[in-house]
Amino acid sequence: MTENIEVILTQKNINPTAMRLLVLDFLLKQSSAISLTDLEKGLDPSDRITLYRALKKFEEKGLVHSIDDGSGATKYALCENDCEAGHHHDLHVHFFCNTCRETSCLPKHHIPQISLPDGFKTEEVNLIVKGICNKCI
Amino acid sequence: MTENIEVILTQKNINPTAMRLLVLDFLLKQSSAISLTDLEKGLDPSDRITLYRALKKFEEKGLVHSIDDGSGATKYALCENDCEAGHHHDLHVHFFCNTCRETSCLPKHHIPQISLPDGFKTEEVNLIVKGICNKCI
DNA sequence: CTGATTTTTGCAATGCTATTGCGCTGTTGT
DNA sequence: ACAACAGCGCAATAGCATTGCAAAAATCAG
Ligand SMILES: [Mn+2]
Ligand SMILES: [Mn+2]
Ligand SMILES: [Zn+2]
Ligand SMILES: [Zn+2]
Repeated sequence: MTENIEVILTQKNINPTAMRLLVLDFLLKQSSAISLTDLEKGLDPSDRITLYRALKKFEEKGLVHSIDDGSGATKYALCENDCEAGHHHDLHVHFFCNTCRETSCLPKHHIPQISLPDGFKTEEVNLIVKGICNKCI
Repeated sequence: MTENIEVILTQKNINPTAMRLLVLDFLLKQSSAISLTDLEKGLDPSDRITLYRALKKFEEKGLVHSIDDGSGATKYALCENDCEAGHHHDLHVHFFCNTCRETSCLPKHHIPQISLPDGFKTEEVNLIVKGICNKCI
C-alpha cells in the first residue's frame, strides 16, 4: 500500500519522500477536510512547517485543494483526479458543520452559475454552506 | 448630517458616541466593504481596538454585516435596512476583485438555493465570487 | 567511490488579524 | 456630590501563514 501511495505522488510529479508519504497516507484516511493543525496532531511528532510545505507542494501539483471555510484555519482535502498542476477544477460546494466543526467536500454538488452585474467577470467561486451535517442530526 | 447619522444609530439602539458617529460616517462614504485596517487608516489617528469594538457593536445591532472574502481580513459593510439585532438577512453574493482587491456587496444578487445530500441542514451560506470588477475591466 | 549540486527538512523569526483584560475617563441619574 | 455605568485606550495574548537560513539527505558527475 505504501507502493500505491508512492505511485500517486510520482504520477503527480511529486518526489515521494518519507514525510510526503506519511502526509498523503494521512489524507487518504480522512473523511473530511483537515487543517494543518489537524495534520500536525495526527502525525505527531512532526515539524509543522515541513507539513505545511508538503501540503503546499501537493496543492501546487494538483493533488489537494485548499478550502477557506471561515474557521480561521485553511483546510485541505484530496482533489478528484481531474486536477492538474497549477489548475484546479474543484468547483464543488463545501459544507461546514456548526456542530462538529468538520468541513466536507460535496463533489457531487456543483456550484450553480452565478449571474453578476454588467462589467463583472467571474474567475473563481467559493461557496461554503454552514449548518448541521448528516452525522450530527 | 451628523444629525442624520445620529438618528441611524439611535434607531438601532446604539449609543451615538463621537467615535461611533465617525465610524458610521466613514462607512456611509464607502462604495465597497472595508477591513478594520482600512477603517483605522481612514480615521487616523484612532485606536484600532475601539474601532474594532464599534464594528462589533454595529454588527450585533444589525447595522453592519461582516464578510469573509478569503483575503485574511474580515470586511464590513452596512446592511440593507431589513437587518435586526442578532439576526442578519444578508443572503446576497459578495464579489472580490482580484485586481483592485475590493470587496463589494451585490444585494440584488441573491444566493441560489443549494441542494445538499440527505441529512444535511443549511443554516447559512457564504458565497464569494472572485474575478474582475466593473471598474477594473 | 567521492566531491559537487539540488532537494528536503527543521528551527527561528516575523507579520497579521482577532480577541480579551483592565484601569482611566467621562456621562448619567439620584 | 456621589455612585453606577458605558466607552475608550493601551497592553497582552493567541493562532495562523509565511519566509530565511543552515544542517541533512538524496542525486548527479567525474
Ligand atoms: Mn473540496
Ligand atoms: Mn454584503
Ligand atoms: Zn457535524
Ligand atoms: Zn476591481
